[in-house]
Amino acid sequence: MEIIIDIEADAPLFAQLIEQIKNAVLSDKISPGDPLPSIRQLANDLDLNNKTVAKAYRLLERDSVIRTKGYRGTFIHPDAKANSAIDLNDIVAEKLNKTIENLKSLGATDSEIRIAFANALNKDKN
Amino acid sequence: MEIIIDIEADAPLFAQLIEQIKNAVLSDKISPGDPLPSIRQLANDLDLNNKTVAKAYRLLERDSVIRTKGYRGTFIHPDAKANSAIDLNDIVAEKLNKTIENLKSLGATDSEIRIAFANALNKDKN
DNA sequence: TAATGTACCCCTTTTATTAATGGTACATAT
DNA sequence: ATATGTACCATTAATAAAAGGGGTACATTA
Repeated sequence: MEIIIDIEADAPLFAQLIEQIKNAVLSDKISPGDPLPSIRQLANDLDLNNKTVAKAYRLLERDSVIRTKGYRGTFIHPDAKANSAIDLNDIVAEKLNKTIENLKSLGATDSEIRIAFANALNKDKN
Repeated sequence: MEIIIDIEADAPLFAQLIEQIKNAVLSDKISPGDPLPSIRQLANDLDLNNKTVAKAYRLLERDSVIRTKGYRGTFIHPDAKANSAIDLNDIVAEKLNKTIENLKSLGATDSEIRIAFANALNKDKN
């Protein structure tokens, strides 16, 4: 599996990493059960910060594309192929589009929607 | 009708203005058909910028609390009392809360939700 | 001529968030 | 000892938006 990170690309580094690992799963370059490099190892190979790789791994784990087993390392999830085809961000975008369209039809301005959104997202953060 | 603007308050100036005019309507200090000061006049009295007052009037007009009649001035809307009790922002907040709760239950992070939201709101702005 | 609401233009300050980085530390188990 | 994922503390630069201000101009009509 080759991973190429383009520092000049528009997409954030962690997002490039996620995309490439998902693509590797989808094209059978890596299969369920295969081990992945450790966070520190991959960060070193790609000349990235540990945190950047850790963030990608954390999101891949959330989406059940990989499984982390503590000190034993990180492995491809049994359902990785199916889960790699699902992009949670697409679902989020679709639901937000519908809600926003609805609010605009009520006459709400962009500014009002933005402010209400910020409040809603931060409401349980005191 | 007395309007008191507190420059030190948390709420934006235009929002204070909107709130006080709505309250004046709800407490019958002003009634449907009554004339309001012109934008320039009120801005001068309260020592606010024309734009700040114009913004408040624009939103009050959208919510049918006032009616502007061009060069003839601005008046309280016939349905002002009922419409002053409705706060579009409450409706917006409620709908956004539900959508966000839904997205969080799917595992989406705050950051992902914010980014998708920004894209959704700006999508027809090219 | 004067006043009305309205619509543009550009500008400043403040605030918030993202993305990425750096450092330190922890329990775990080989 | 060493390596694993992870969790904190923090900072930086880039980007975006809100709020407000300043100016200029328009059609309308008393």
